[in-house]
Amino acid sequence: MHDIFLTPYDPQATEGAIYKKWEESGYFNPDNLPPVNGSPRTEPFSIVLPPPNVTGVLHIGHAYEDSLQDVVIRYQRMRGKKVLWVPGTDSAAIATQARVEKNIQKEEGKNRHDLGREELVRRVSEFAKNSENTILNQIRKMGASLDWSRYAYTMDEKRYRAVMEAFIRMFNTGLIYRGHRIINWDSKGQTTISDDEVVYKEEKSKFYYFQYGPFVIGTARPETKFGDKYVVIHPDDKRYKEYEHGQKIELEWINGPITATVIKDEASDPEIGSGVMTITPWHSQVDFELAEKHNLEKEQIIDQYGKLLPIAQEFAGMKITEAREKIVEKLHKKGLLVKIDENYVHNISTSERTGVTIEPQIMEQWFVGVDKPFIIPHSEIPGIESGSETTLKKVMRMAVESGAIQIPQERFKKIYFHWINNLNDWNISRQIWFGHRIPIWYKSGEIKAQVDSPGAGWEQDPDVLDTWFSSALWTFSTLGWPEKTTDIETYHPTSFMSPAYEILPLWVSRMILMSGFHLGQIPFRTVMIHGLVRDKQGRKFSKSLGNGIDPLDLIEKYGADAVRMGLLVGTAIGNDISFDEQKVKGYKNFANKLWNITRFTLEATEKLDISSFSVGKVSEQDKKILEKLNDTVKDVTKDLEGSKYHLAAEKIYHYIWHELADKIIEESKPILNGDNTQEKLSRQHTLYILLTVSLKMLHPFMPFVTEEIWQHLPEKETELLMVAGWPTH
RNA sequence: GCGCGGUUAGCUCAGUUGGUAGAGCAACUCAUUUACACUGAGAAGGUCGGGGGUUCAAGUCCCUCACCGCGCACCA
Repeated sequence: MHDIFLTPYDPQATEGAIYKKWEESGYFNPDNLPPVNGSPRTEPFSIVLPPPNVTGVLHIGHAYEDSLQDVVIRYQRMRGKKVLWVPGTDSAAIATQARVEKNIQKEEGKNRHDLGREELVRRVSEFAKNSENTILNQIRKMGASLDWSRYAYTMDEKRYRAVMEAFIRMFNTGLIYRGHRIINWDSKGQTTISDDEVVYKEEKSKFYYFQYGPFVIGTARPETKFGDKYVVIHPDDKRYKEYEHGQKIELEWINGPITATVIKDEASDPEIGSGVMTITPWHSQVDFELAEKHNLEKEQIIDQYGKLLPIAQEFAGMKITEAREKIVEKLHKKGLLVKIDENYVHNISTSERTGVTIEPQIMEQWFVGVDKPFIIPHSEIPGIESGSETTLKKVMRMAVESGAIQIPQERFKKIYFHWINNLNDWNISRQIWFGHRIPIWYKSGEIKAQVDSPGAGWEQDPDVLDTWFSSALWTFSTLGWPEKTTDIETYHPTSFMSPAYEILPLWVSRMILMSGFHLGQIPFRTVMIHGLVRDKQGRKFSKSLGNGIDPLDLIEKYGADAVRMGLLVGTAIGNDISFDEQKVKGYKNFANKLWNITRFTLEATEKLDISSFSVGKVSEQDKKILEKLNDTVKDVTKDLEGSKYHLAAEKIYHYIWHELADKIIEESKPILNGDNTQEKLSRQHTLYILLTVSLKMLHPFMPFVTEEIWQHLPEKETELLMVAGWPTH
């Protein structure tokens, strides 16, 4: 027995070296995996890592997600599959650019226009490149068995090609179009954001009632009312039946007399306020749709910096927040203020990234049309025939409805369908500089879609693509698309994806959209949606709350194996996880327990020729012990096949500690010290089997300590435990 | 307003098709140099949120109410 077992297990001294050993073996790359029982691995199994932000650091949510995937990956590898787990990072365009801009502002007092587009992009790219290694090394620390030779970055050359190709194909099919539509404007980030990046916050504010000709109208936003010249009334509202649709009414308004037009539409709810509303099509989604329907004029009131335009006359140039009270005051003086409700509670939309209030604006932007019919040339998705007419929405729906994509948790399927039913066209253009620039060129009214400039005089569209556009291609762009690679053939659709539920609309559904359109395939077969890691009070971990737990500190203190177990045991997938450091500590002790089980076993079998033992010599009680082991293996395997990782982990833990250590080893002491040589021999061999099988079962969950022990075993089937065969039963 | 989850031991959570309630941590009693003190043995602790129903049998299925959390919509 090696002396190493005489002192307690030390994760710090072990984990780095073990990871290096794994990496050097080349087995993270499926092309190098050894055959199983003489025959090459044929059945592929693949996952692409949800790419973390390139400038980010590992947080407890990643730690959980990475552990979960690594368990699946290691299990499948031991089952003899051709296993690929592709690593990568995301440029997270808006977030990254915002961060660099802030730094530059702080250190050099310059803004992005001072630097110019080219220089800013260079600086942001440099920043991203420099911080890339941080997150990658942190992922290594978790023990994640990723094939680093296939590392991808959403902004690298290959992914750039994929993004360009995807855009141009969709443009040529007519699914990507440019149009004046109402969008969500982030005045701080100076860019649009998609509907899914809008966060609603409840706010109490004042609600004003104004006299508007013969009507009383209510609003929380008086500053948008300059251009309101339509009054909308429900057609069945008896109070206003003398007014005709289209009727003109002269009335006194903020800056003097105006002519208002009566519009009759069901959109006006007679129950709310006075039952009459005016509309501001330029700055409200609902009003915009109403204006489109009745073909009404639209006027911009607020500019892109959140200031009032000349239409506001004396208020022009003012910030909307300061203009509000002044406008109310003016209306009050004119005797048009009816009353103010101080306790109006409503939801305001804010930007997920910058936190500022979103101002709806009409702008010319690029969109992906989700309801637009197109002919799909090739489709493997059940219910959608190759060459048939379909829509992206239908592709997204059928991929899940048909069962081609499995979402084991029913409730998330419901959320998915609900989201699809409410889906509008996807705004994909962003007014920032860092990202994939839209491959569209203009020259005096002409427009061309191609990567390189068509020649002199052509101007490229200044916008870049939504970062989720490139993320949506992730399952196949990482495998080499648009080239026809063997990786795509072998590993796509991927086998498994385990995202957090909050990312279902943002990412999961869009991968289904893109994979469906470009490949006619689903992007993955199983989506196991997981919950969020929360602290003991049920709060999300965040910097601002100061409750953040750095997984690296935990690894330092307890070892990566313990962190993995602490996150996985007792946490049903899909529910939020309440994280408890005590738990992690318990699994550190467990690693040491296993360490000492090994010590005991190796001491007891030191002079034994393990390979020479035959099955016939096993004692009756040892047969029972082995039977129980087999039952456990069977049970654990069933749980793993059924994605019940938390149950599998707990059962292995329980077996090793409370069966193997507490019962079997205790009972073995008199046998090993006794003089029945046959019984002793049988027990020695049994103990060795129990140890090796336990190591195998535990390996996907606690890869480091199990591999380290494996390295010191005198007799083993493979050099590395990570490629040993999963125990049979 | 529509919808989704949760409510099980002091705490954090499991509980796969209905079949005598489980784990970890904490607390309690005992053991004390043992493969391991990063330890062992033992005991204690729950009318499974309330109420109703189906069933021989319900934590589990159905209805209903309450509280907590979340999503979507509305937001004049």
